[in-house]
Amino acid sequence: MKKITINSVASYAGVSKKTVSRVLNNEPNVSDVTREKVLKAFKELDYTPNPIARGLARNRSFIIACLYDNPSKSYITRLQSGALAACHQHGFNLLIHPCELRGQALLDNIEQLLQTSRLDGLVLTPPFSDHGELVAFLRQKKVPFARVASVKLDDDSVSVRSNDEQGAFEITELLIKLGHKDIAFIKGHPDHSATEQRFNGYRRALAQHGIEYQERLVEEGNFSYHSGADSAETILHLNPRPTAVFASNDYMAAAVLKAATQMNLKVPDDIAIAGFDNAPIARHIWPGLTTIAQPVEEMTRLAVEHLIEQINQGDNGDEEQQKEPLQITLEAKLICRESTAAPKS
Amino acid sequence: MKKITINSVASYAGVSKKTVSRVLNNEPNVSDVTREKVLKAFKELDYTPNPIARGLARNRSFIIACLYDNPSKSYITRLQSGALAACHQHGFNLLIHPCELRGQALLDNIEQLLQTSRLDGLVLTPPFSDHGELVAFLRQKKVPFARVASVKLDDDSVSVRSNDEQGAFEITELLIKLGHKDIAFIKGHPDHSATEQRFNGYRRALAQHGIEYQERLVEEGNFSYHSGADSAETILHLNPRPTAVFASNDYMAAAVLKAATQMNLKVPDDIAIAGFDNAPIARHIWPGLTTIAQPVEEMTRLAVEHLIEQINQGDNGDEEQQKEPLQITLEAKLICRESTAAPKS
DNA sequence: TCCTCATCTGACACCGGTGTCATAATGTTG
DNA sequence: CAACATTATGACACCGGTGTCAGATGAGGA
Repeated sequence: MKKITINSVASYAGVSKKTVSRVLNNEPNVSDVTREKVLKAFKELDYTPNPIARGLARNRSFIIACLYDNPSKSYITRLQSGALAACHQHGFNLLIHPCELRGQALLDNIEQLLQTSRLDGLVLTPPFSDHGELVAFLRQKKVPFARVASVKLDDDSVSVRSNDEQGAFEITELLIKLGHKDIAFIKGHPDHSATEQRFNGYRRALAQHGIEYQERLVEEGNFSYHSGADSAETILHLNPRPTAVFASNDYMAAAVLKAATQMNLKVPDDIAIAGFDNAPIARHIWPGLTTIAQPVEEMTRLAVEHLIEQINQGDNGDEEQQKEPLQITLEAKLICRESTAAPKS
Repeated sequence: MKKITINSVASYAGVSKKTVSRVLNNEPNVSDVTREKVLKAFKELDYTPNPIARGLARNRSFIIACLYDNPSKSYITRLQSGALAACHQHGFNLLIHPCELRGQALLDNIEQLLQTSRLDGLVLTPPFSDHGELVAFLRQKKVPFARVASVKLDDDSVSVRSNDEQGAFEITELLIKLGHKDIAFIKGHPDHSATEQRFNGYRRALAQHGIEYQERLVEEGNFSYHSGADSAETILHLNPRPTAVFASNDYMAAAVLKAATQMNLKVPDDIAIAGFDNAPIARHIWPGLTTIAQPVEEMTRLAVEHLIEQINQGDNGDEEQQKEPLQITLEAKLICRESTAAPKS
């Protein structure tokens, strides 16, 4: 079995390899008969262009990387699956780049990644989506990038998010409408912009329903199960104990649930619990967690889609055909399960 | 900022680009002074070779792909993280390729992957590790590959596994020693070779302790939470009800736990539950699951390590310097949590 | 001293595509 | 029908490295 190159195709079709290249890239100025001949040759020889050679000639790698640092495995795989979908559709490959670094070390690490992989672009996911230095660095290096779940909108890069503030508002409002007044809140990791968003939604719901905000009911977490367990320890021993807990993600909520169960508190009767993200664990535990579902795959897919568009257009020397700042916001959806109910009293 | 190519380095160091190339690749026949000059140029110009050009010239992509189809997100991320570690260390990039296809469609899909990505090699993870047709296909195409958690050892490819049979044996034995005699078992997905292994371990433990195997206590699952819930439904309504359930993975075990709790059965007093894999959920639920921990990252890391070795040596025309079939088995470890105890009786 | 052999080095083709430009073929206009 | 614009095509250099091979250099032996 011989290797089929553009030269084989060219001689088989009786044209020059440049003409074959034209057909490959849908360039204009190819007559219909010639195009047909070439396409026929493609079919009959079962030709696939070599992406490496292509990449060399056009200084492209057809690779984009997805940068993340998230404790939730399910979130990561959902990100990946959305990104992959968009990549495959456009003939790109996806590189995954988990990264725990911060500060200068992060920039160095990314610089090295760019150097060695010759990426065409980068997808930033939380907490990197709103990492000011990183964004500035990439812009300066003129590396195309798109951001997932970012909040700040200070530039011309693409950003796809879901409405965390609104989601948090709705779930808090649900608790309020069930009759809860003392609703504890566990914050997420301070590096993630979602943390502030969710907190804002919580406070807006309280305010809107005339419930006073109580600082004593708010704990600092970091999205990890462990931090949820620590916060639960504090919250569940408050006196008076709140009748509901809203944790900024499902892992922390699950930790609260476990702690409550260990203390022989009945959920939701003794204490209602709500989470955020609709992670698998939310329905794997008993009682199932009331939570907010975000379209993570879709967010990432859209982000990558726009990233690729940006890459491809930057390719035509059309020099900075400035697109207006693009921010897309998708809907988050409230999912009610068994962990929430009216307070007992 | 100019682009630094091998030509820049060559003229800066006052040598030919071929000599620079020699230094890059640690080829022999470069005098020490020359080598020093070139290395100095590398430093001062901050040169990084272009992997794409390299790939074109050597017909290599420095990319390997990880093939998987697994319902457990945490398993997937662990696989990835082990694979990434090995890749980075050797200057390779990792492509992830989730794939749900089977039969001819699978082979077509892989063929296309090979065509379009020009991979250097493939890591097969369950359930593909023991997929006979796929393995044969890859061997025929002479695509280097390594297998993770495979059982069959019928060829010369590398395979890294952990001892599932032994793990299942130990956990079953634990239940037996606690006093359980009626121990239900939930099988995994039939495509995964681990399924049979774990079942074998279960039976061996029963046999070794003189407990009769009861077919009525065995349910077919497929590793998904949902299948665990279905099996639990059946098992928990058996009469007489078994005093323990050993599920082939933690998701199914979690489903049993949830079902038992909903039925107001106390775990572990009314029914003991054991899982397998030590997935995060095993410690996120209450009571925590007794389970078996496998070194998934390490397994994948080793597999990729050997794969890269194989790729690099196939590169020197040393033509099939046959290495003996290599199978590495790592230890699985029993982890006791609260979900197992002696039967109440 | 001359020849041989091993070591070092560079010229040049090549990997498989794409960009530039010149030229041939065709169409349009006055 | 001449003069020019437009479309179609191929020759050739180029992307940034590596492989081949021939030539230069220096050490060791006759």
